[in-house]
Amino acid sequence: MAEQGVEARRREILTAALALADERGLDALSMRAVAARVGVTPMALYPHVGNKDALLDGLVDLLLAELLPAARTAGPWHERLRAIAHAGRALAHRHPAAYPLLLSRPAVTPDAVRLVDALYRALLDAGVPAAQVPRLERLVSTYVLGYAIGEITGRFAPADPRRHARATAAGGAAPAHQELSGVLAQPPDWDAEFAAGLDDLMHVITGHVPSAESARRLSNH
Amino acid sequence: MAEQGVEARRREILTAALALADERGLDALSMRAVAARVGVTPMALYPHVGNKDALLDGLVDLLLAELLPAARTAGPWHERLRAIAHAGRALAHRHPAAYPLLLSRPAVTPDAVRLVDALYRALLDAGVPAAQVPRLERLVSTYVLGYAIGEITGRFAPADPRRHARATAAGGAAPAHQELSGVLAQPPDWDAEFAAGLDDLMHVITGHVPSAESARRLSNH
DNA sequence: CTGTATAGATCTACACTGTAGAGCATGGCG
DNA sequence: CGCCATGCTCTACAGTGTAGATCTATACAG
Repeated sequence: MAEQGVEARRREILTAALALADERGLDALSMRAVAARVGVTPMALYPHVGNKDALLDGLVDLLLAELLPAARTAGPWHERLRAIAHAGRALAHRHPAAYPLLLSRPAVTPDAVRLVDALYRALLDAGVPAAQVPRLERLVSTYVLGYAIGEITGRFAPADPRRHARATAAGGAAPAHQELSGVLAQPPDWDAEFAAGLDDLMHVITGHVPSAESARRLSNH
Repeated sequence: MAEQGVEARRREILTAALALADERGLDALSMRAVAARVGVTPMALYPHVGNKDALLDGLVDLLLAELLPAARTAGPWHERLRAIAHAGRALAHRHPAAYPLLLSRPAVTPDAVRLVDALYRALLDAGVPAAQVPRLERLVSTYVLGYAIGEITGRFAPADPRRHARATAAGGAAPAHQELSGVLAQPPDWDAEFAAGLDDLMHVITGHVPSAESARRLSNH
């Protein structure tokens, strides 16, 4: 059908845009630059992607599509949940420029629904009462997105390496920093920290399971 | 001193910019618009704020400054931590357009350090081992920022009210949504959800306190 | 083969952006 | 009085998103 051709061109444009964002950053993502990469005039993009805002929404979709395989993994609920979470963070490292769009642009596409559905399923399988499932899904996805964005934007590790030095040098103004100077001196292991936070959230989840069995099931396994 | 005059003008400009963002959104925050609001030519802003990027960093500072009072509250550690968290979310509702800048622009200003220091202090007072304090601070601040941004950008509540209807209509594609149709039908209470997530994180925190006493202390109180 | 409809790309143009560079006015200080 | 720094203005330029009109090549009807 003709629809397929149209959709294929749209995808070409979107993947070109994503590649451009990966290489030169979001600021360099102009309609002209995308068009040049596709080998076409800027105005030629419009029938396919609508306008720039819609193009950014399209990028969100493309990113979500990369997460779908992780959403389809089999295994016990906690493995599935962990797989999705780690895939979410890995995606941020692969596309650091475009990733923050996930937090700023709400997505209601089929792929987005499928992803949330996989998380709902995992929580349901864990034994979480239905009333708590949407809330805990939001808690987990907020953690994954927020943590990954914190990493890639440098919120967790300000550029200046002397930052904690300056903070403790501030003296009385930052007493807790001074008290923690020992642990603040060594650079964090972001992989381990992400996993630890995820573990914490897993315990939150099992804590909301009525039967105490499942909590034991997780810690034994 | 003369420095004060310069700083005062800078603050005038930044508060004008923040007001403009509040009223017309981040997209409308152009140097020309800010200048017009201050009653001056665009180029007159540059000696004071550097350039647009620095102006946005200045907005981040202004936002953080609004959180400082909450960081100075007295009381037991969990009240202090809750005060900061709720202030962080309230800030998002007051400045929805500018708020996401907090997540995308790392801040190392004195005010930012003071805020983190207050969180460190609360965690230390809770009895959390020093090695876990920075990580748990990042967990909590990520939650607050991520949740608040999720709210204001509409990530949690996509505009289309028929969204869950469409999701369940998708049938086999979203089985978990279908299973949850009951709870998905009623609109969430965001205030309660934020508090519940915060409670969950408090339990995570007390769970990392070596002595089991403090866990009991929290739940009794 | 001719004529025509259609989808896609193009060209031009406009209002707007951030900001470099030069010039102008006003105040205090010697 | 001259000097000079400070704060502002004016002009200009390259780059942005995109509306509107135009061109072109392909596909199909007669």
